[in-house]
Amino acid sequence: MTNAEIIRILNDIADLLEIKGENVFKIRAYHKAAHSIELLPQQLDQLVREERLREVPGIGEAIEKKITELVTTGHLVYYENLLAEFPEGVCTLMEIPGIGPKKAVKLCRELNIKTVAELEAAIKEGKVADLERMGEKSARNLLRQIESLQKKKSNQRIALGVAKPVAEALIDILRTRPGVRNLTTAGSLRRLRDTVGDIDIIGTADDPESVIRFFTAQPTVREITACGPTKGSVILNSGLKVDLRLVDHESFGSLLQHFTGSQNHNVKLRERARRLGLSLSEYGITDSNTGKMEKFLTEEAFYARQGLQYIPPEIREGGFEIIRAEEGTISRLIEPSDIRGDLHVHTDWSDGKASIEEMALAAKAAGREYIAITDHSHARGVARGLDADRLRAQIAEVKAVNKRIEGIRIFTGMEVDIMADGSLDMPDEILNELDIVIAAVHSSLSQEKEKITMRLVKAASNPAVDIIAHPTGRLILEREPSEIDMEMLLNAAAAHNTIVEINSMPDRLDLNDTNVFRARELGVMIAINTDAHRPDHFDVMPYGVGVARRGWCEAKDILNTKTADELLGFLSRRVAK
DNA sequence: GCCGTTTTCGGCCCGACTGTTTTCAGTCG
Repeated sequence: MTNAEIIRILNDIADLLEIKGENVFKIRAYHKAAHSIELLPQQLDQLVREERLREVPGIGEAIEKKITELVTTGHLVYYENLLAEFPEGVCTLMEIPGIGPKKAVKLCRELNIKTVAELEAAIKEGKVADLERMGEKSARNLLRQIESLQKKKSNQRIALGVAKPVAEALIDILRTRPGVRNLTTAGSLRRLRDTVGDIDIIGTADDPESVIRFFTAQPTVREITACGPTKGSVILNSGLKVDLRLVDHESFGSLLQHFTGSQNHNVKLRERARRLGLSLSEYGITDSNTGKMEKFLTEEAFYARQGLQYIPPEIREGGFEIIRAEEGTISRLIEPSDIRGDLHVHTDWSDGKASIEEMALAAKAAGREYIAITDHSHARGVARGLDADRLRAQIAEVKAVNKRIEGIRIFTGMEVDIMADGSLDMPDEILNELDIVIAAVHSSLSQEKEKITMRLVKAASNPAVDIIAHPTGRLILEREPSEIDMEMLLNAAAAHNTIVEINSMPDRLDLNDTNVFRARELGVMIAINTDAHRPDHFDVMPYGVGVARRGWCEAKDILNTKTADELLGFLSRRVAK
């Protein structure tokens, strides 16, 4: 049983308990436990075997027993009994925005509705509007939600790389209003999660209400879902959901903190503050004894008032960041400006769109001190992959370009295919002529777990290979990651001093944050590469750096923060060992 | 159901907006 399945069951249990009208704190305990597991780099079955479940925050005696039962028997009697208590469709109804546990159970009990289709019919017959504390407007809203749910999964997340430019364009428009300041993104967008549920924009204004009205009146707005004096929520024509929240200028620090989240980070922060006699909100910090509120212009001051070190947004996920901030032991995380080189670059020798020289000059303009040219190997037929002869010709060309241009150093390299049996698509002796060798899987991505894991482990154990690129092969929201035993791959990488890649392309971001965290724990060196196929692709580097920051990486954990000479020294020592 | 440098019992984050109500429940983040 996977972590994801157990997370789903724990959240289901929470929903069912909520429908049942159980103690809200019991419900939250299940959600909390599920969230803790989301942050967990290890598999639960391993923790069960080692009897270490109780070390996970939020897992106590009862939930430990339930997880153990799930892992060892594959099912959970408590959960099955709970499910049997309610008509099947209740949980489905709760997936409709605007329907929580109370309405779901009301619809079920009073109108015998079990499916979305039955709900739709009941609304059209006017039965729903007649229910207590419901009305025409509520019923119409539900119908709209159902329609948009059927058109497209409206609760679907969107890729960070899609959301970011949209948010920035909106901010530019809002900035033209008089009396508006401090506009910025917040939420998961600011925390640089690989996908975001919606776009959060916050700021301060002399007259927030007029700016909110201006925002909701934009021509790109399809639908207004909420509009009050400090907050507006809309759905754009493109289907993206956007929230705008504005307060007065003096409260900006606490507002930014509040809306950056995460939800779980804020809950933990507020629980701690409460123990100190403080109450936190987006408006400031209130002393519980005096009732006096203090406002904060910056997040730094907001955290400092609670005796905490500043916590970078990327690690505010409600894990142990608050404890570490208490101790003052959060190190300086890597920043985009620490990156010196890029070790994964394609050219028109394979499926890239520009020449070696054009790519090198673009990299230089982007501030890189060196790049490695790593075109595909022969097996990537569609990508015009290089055979041994063309690779040798390319090596000569790289050397020629190196002489011709100044201010950037070009390394020879290749992104060699890992074949279905784990062998490489190029003899080792030819690969050994290169400065840097990346190995990657591009075919048979859906092999079963053991097979694809062994394939990658074999490649990572090959002394000819320096870097394993985009290890899981996922394409965000398009292709699921391969079923790799990441723990095993990372252990192999650690044993052979092989480097793992964070691929910065916003549709890959592979490794992801939790895997990066685990790699760093195991002492595996990490490279952040763009996988550039065009000159403008060098701009995606900050996305990869964001993933590294979410994995708590410092500059020293990242290979390409080294100078070119340090890099070569590191690689030669790596092979010698 | 979890948890503790106030506590092993008695707490558990905080506020906005909507739609239905004449003071608030429900939902959301």
